[in-house]
Amino acid sequence: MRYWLMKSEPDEFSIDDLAQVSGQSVAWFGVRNYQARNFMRDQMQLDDPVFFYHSSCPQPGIAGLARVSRLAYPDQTQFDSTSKYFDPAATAERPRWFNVEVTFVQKTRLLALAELRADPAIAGLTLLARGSRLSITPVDAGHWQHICTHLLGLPASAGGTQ
DNA sequence: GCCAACGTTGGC
DNA sequence: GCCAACGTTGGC
Repeated sequence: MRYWLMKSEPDEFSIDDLAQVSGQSVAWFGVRNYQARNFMRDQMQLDDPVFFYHSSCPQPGIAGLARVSRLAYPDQTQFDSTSKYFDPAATAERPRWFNVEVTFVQKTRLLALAELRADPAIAGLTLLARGSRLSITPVDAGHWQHICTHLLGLPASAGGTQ
């Protein structure tokens, strides 16, 4: 089991949007960065826990928990010439972009980026690395536990194995 | 809106 | 393969 942090612009798709379709599996389409794609395609496993992070907004930070509900498959928007995610170089035989699906677990309080930066226990979190802009980053098990129990006040089992 | 940091493109 | 130019991300 691996742990992840996935960024979304709340204007596009927020934790409330995910909560509204609670129980449904939602495609994480539109990722157009190779490193982030590789995480989804090569490393994400069913039921991996995910921090849902709000970016490019007034209050950037962790807004909730999700989990991976379907393994990666070709991102359909790359084939759609009317989509802003259209990629003319992609073909059905050789798709370039992939997405997993995720499902809602729970909302949390808004754990602000500034709070994350202020906690030395998670100084190594990839999100906090200088110049980091990846929209999908791995989270160490220890960092996951620390954030859940100490910063969010959730039980130690939050998001993990039941 | 600014700008640092990083990724991608394409000429050579 | 190098690297300059350009594009994007995303916090502030």
